[in-house]
Amino acid sequence: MSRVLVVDDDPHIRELVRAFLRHAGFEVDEAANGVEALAALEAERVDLVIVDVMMPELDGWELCRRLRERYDYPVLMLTARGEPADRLRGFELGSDDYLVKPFEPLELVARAQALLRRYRIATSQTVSLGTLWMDRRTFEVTVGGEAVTLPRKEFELLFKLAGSPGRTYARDQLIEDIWGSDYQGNERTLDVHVSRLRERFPEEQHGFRIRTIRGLGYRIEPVP
Amino acid sequence: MSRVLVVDDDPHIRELVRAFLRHAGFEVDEAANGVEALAALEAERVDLVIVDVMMPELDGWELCRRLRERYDYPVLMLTARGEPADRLRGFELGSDDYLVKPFEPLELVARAQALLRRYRIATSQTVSLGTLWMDRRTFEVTVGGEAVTLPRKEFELLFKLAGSPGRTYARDQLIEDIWGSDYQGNERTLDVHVSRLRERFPEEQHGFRIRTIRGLGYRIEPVP
DNA sequence: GCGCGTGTTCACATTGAGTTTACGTCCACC
DNA sequence: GGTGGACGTAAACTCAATGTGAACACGCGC
Repeated sequence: MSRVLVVDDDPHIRELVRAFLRHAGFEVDEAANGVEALAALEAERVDLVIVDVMMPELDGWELCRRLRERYDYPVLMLTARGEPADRLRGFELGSDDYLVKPFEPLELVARAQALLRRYRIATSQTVSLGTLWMDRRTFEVTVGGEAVTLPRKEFELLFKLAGSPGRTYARDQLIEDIWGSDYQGNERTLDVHVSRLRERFPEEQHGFRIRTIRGLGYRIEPVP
Repeated sequence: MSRVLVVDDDPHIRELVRAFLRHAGFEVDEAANGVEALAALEAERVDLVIVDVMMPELDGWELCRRLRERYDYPVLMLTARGEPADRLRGFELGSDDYLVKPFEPLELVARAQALLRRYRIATSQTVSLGTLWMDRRTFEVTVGGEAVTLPRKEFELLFKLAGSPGRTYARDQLIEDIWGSDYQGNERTLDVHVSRLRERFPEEQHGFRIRTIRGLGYRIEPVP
């Protein structure tokens, strides 16, 4: 899932943009000005930034410039001013695209997708825990720097658990998520996969372990 | 130096665009229609394609679609029609940007530069892995210093895999990227090409191997 | 036409991920 | 310390996914 930060001082525009982006499957963060935006970027991973030019505090140009100093996110500028000189300024400051208000929301979505496609972060999803690192998009897994290959079910199970260390997942929940809600098979199957994961990743070596919560399910925990 | 192919049936527009791009330091190729464009792309390395939508022979939409089947160049569409529906169509077909005539030449230059900046970050035209080296622009391949020639499909497949060693590509993904999203053929075809690549490059000799990830697809890995 | 290179399809063999089975172990509760 | 349900796991099983040799299809240069 791609995460977009929308920076605009007008709440109505933010709402409009948010609605369309969400509908298109993006996760959306918001900021009302440049200062908030920088704070949000400190706190959260983001794949794309959409910036309004006219803002109080710290305007879009300046924000764009500062973003470039520090990050490598693609930036889409959004503004009421459509003069060629303004457009050029945006590009010079390092923005990747430029859209003039009033804009067609679907065009904004399309441009956002095009940027992300180029940028190749469109669907990257990773988790890490202890020495474990997993990427759901590429099915890459490394433990302690070593690449390993996991069978699909084991991958899905471990990815699920490792995504929320400390959280207990009910057996039913895991089965539903990994095998689908219409699973008719044996109860023991889940145990077998857990067992194989434990065998594959002895807890002493990798900084995590899968714990059984009797009567409930499983959780993954870091182990010091 | 970046090379841009400008595809437009209007010589005046081509001249205008060429002048500005050259001034900005690009090398410029020209084509008057889609057919010429495809021929030019066969013959020459190109970094960016600027396409007019309205052209005789083979129009911009169709050209864009065909480009996407085969290459991974960024594409900037150029047209007199500015309706949102048209813009969206361009993006769906895989274009990366869209500019409406009449346009400000300097904005075209700026957008071209922005696309190339992203493109450079995101992609590379050559890959190497173990003793393998491949150049997508010229279709050159060498293993252990020896030049070899690969059939097109095998080249595309190997290039794709070798571009991200360790990453598992889903069968669907590979088929879509290499055969196009409307592939109707046999499932086994992909396997056959993988099989032929394995036969051609025995893993003991070349420092890489193609691994099957059952239920998912394939990945290429270095082998020590 | 003929040979050659490439891509596709087919038929059959092989494999290994996922599941089930069977039985052992653990833990809570009485 | 006995009992029953919940869980662990080695081993057997199963079948869809894959590997591959061979045949076929197509275009191209001679």
